[in-house]
Amino acid sequence: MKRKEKFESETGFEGWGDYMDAKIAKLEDQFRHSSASVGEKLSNLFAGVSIFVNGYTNPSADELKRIMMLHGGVFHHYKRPNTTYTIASILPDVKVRSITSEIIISPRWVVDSLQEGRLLDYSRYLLYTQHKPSQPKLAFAKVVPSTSRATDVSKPVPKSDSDPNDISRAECLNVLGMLKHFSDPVPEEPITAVENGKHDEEPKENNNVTNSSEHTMEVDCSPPISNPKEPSPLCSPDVFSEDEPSRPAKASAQPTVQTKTPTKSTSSKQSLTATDPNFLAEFFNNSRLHHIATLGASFKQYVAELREKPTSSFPARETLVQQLAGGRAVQEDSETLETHSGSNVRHIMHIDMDCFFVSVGLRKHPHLRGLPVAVTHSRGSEARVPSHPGQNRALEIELYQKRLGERYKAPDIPIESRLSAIDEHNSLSEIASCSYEARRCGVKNGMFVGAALNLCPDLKTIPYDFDGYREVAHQLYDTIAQYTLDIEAVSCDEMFVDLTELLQVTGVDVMEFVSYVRQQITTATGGCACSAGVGSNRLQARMATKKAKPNGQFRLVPGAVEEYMQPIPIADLPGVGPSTAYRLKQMTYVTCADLQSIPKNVLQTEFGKKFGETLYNACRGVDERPLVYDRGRKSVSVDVNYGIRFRTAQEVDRFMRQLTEEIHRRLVELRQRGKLVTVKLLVRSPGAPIETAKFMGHGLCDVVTKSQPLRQHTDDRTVIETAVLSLMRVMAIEPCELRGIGIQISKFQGVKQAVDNEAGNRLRSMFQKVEEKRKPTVEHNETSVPAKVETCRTLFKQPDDQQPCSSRSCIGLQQQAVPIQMRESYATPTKTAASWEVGVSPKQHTSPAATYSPVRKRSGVPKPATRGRRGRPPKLASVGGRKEQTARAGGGLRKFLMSNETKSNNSSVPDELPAGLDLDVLAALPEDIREEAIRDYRREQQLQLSANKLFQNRAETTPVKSSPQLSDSLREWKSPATPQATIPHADDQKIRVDVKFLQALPPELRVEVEKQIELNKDQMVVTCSEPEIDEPLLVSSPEKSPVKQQTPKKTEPVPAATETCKDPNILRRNNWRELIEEWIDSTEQPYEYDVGLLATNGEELCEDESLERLYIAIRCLHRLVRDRKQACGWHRAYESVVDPIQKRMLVIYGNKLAVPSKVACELCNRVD
DNA sequence: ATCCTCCCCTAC
DNA sequence: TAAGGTAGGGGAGGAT
Ligand SMILES: Nc1ccn([C@H]2C[C@H](O)[C@@H](COP(=O)(O)OP(=O)(O)OP(=O)(O)O)O2)c(=O)n1
Ligand SMILES: [Mg+2]
Ligand SMILES: [Mg+2]
Repeated sequence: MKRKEKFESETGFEGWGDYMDAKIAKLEDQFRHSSASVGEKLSNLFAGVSIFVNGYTNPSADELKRIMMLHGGVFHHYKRPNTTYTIASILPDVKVRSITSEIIISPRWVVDSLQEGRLLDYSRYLLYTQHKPSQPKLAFAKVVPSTSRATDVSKPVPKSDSDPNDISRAECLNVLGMLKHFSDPVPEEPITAVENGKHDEEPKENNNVTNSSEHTMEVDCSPPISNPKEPSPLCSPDVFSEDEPSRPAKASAQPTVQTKTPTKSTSSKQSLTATDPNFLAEFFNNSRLHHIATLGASFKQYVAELREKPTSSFPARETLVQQLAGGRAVQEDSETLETHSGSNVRHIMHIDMDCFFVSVGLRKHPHLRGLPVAVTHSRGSEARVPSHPGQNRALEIELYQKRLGERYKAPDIPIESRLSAIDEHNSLSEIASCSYEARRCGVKNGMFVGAALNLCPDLKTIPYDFDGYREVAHQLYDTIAQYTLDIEAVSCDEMFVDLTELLQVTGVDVMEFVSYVRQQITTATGGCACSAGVGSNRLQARMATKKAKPNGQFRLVPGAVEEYMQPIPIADLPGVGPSTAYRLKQMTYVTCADLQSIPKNVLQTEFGKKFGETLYNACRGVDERPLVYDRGRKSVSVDVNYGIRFRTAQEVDRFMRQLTEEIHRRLVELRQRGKLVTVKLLVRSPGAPIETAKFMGHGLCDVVTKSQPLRQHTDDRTVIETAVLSLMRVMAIEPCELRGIGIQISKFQGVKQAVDNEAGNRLRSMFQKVEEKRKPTVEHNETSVPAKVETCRTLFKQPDDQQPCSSRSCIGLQQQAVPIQMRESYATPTKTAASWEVGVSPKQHTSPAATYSPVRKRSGVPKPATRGRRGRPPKLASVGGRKEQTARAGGGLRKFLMSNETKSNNSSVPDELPAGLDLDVLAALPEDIREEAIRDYRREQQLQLSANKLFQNRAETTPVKSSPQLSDSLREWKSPATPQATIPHADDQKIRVDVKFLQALPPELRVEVEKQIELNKDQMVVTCSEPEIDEPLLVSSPEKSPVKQQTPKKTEPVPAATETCKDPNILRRNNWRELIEEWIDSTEQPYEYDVGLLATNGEELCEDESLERLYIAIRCLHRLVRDRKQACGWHRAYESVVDPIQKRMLVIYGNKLAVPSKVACELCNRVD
């Protein structure tokens, strides 16, 4: 069914895995767009058919919904008894077991039927065969209520560990998640204390929902009596629309209610790693973080849509007034007076579900109420899990600790006690949410099951219920939305609500409303408790909620705020995470009172202008930020940092395409176009175990990001894909070292970036002062260069814990025994990293593009500042950088001109040195080392992409045409890593375009070229120069190409200075040197057009009087070309470049540049 | 002063 | 075994 029909265009897009053909995607787009405008129907194809989409699918639920709507079908937001088909990619096998009547089919059925124009037999699309005996095992017991091993660690475990020094870090740094749950700087208040204090300042709580017990609404049955459902404005056209008046929702009501365990695939075995075609779908279906992120985003959108509706009346308010304000229609008491008196004091409510996942889960596991419960993938309460081979938890933890210590300059950060689960049989599955009973033992959200069981051996686990979360969240939002739409969605279980208008209009008392609405929520959700806080700004509201939990409410009265804040631990402030808390703690600041005593400018000096001010305000309960009801999106991204295990570049490539497809889908769904593509990779840290402690996790990683600006905003999948693939090529990470991959698209059309308004945002000088104090080893004085070199050398040979070093390299350094090999293990086999690191001055990192290389200069550089400060880790700025030097040298133009017999190339011409080398450092080095350093540096400068820039440039001036001339150039101009030969093809009448070439093109240009080729496909054909494939490929199906992203390169490519690709004159770009180097390295023989282009660019510099740059560039060119012995084509090219430039020089200045007019080469002469 | 890139931090 | 996503705020430091 991959015949393309009805919709013209491309050919040969083959699907891979379960993924949709690109062609079909396009088709989808059309529907999407056409439907966007009106709800008109295109056909009745799906008349009588209703579908429910379960979990992640491709096409997405949203797309399927549109298709159904446009073609006469019905989309069910929740599964109903009369739902015709359930659509899923991955099937929870619990379902298979429990549902007999349900027909579960692949989303492809919809797409294919649409294509065929008729309803296809669904039997071929069944995700499972009902009667297959082998199928889904009923094996595991449902909830595993069971037998906890109460025996072993018997301790009830009193409160959490109280290692005040614990700190934690998120992300990849957080190897075992150990420090994720850093302890509070101040002992937590016993939860029990909260219970009756809940309504402290709100004695008049006449609310129905008392805070006293969580069991209050545990009546998990009996459908909501006064279900607030169906508020008028609630039917959104889009995501949530769907009538759906009745909500079964009762676990008891649906006997078969699947425990909806999003686990395990069905038809086939599980997808363990990203190489599995079904991995992405399966991963997303099981990823709680994916679900909450996605859900959160959709509720933000939901609110925005509700607000956009013209008709926003709130009939429910009348009932509210009747029930609450019955006695006092007119409010006169002082409380409400402040509301009425037009003072600008607002009533902000923050409301958040209590242990959300648990509350939802308990609806189906009512017997566990009142017990310590956690939601996790880990089945069974047994602590022991099989230990997979190769993991080394102790090592991972040790490395992690080391890194933390380096980052925070605190060698002795203790291991978090709670993390003690070093035992390789302790489960590292994360707890998404735990009940308050469990929290009493010290268990926290995000903690590992193993660690939690240590704290709370009786902990019961229940599985995820992602459908339930969506459902309950929906009920939460709908309930609130009955009363006001002044809602800022925070996440699926949480929002801010500005009650000011509501209270004003209804005259209802704040806290009465809060209890009323909380009760409604609890009822509507079938017994899920929530807590709410009220204050005059969002911060206060949040703090009040914290106080109110669980199942309570609290109001922070304006007058008492500052005082109220004082005993609050700083770490409890929103925006203060583990890193900030740790740093403050190191400064002896723990409570808000402590913080209140610090002058604002001190905080700003230490934490940055903005964040310093935020802290200053926050500890006083001050928060100026208004609620934002609809903040537009600024970026989209897709990340997978789990299950990433590749062996070959092809596998990587393939996965990247899947990710690209996914992000493209999301981008289109947003109806946005982006201008910046960023790829983020997690790379196994040197020394970290290959097998991570967490099964299929990412372990200790280094992060590499690189972005590619596009020339214009795009939502074109091929453009994105090309950018992504080229970024991958540039980063050139060994496939087997990858542990995580992410793609982000940003710089949306019409979205302006935030701009620093005030000057003086930079506090650099202050920081530098601080930092200088902190690192006595580092010299900032040029005169100390030799000493510096010595220091570096010593550092490398004999690592010293005292030595500052960058976190990235530290591990490498510590692995003293095998430092070089370790580091070379990436992509720099021959590199003598040592000499580099020895010889290079820190300040060298001129290239902002210098992104990642474990061996890179950045690595060996003594590390400057303490990490933990936000922002990029400061580089060491050695005084008198290259920039100044060249600037100085450029003082007099005359010096570049031909005197009479100049042209001595031999003198140590500083100008020939690559930018970024510290001349003084080099000068201080022995000759051989210097050579080596320069060579290494140059090698790093070899940029895969850069040569493309030459083309990009051309595209601006010369639209691509399918002329023979062009094709010649295409053939000639090889992508860097491409082997020489072009494979001959049967169809040799046609002009051949190597796929590799296409891939190397900048995205927009590539698309242009492809279009042209497509238009002229009679004369042109795309070929692939890879040995294993020699059949012609159709132009429009680059995806089909099995071409590797690149042959493993010897040299370590330096990330392109892709950021500077605007100037059409490449010589004016910052990365001109890289461009030229790459260009020269990329091929045996330059393309004439490029030569001419360069000459023209050079002439332009003449006219601009940019003689300094021109001079350096030509010397550089000469050197590079000269080094390409035998490559006489290049030698001649040099002449072709220099000659016209010199002519122009004579015309303009009456003199020539002091550069060689040709390359001395015997071979050239002979050939001549 | 402003932009850009890469990075860090936080939240759910 | 395990499912470590996603978006936004913001800082450092280089280029212009
Ligand atoms: N590390 C985390 C934190 C949260 N969540 C999910 C599960 C939570 O139930 C939900 C909401 O997060 P909250 O911070 O609101 O935490 P809870 O609702 O679980 O508890 P609380 O009562 O403190 O709000 O997000 C998660 O998966 N992993
Ligand atoms: Mg919550
Ligand atoms: Mg929450």
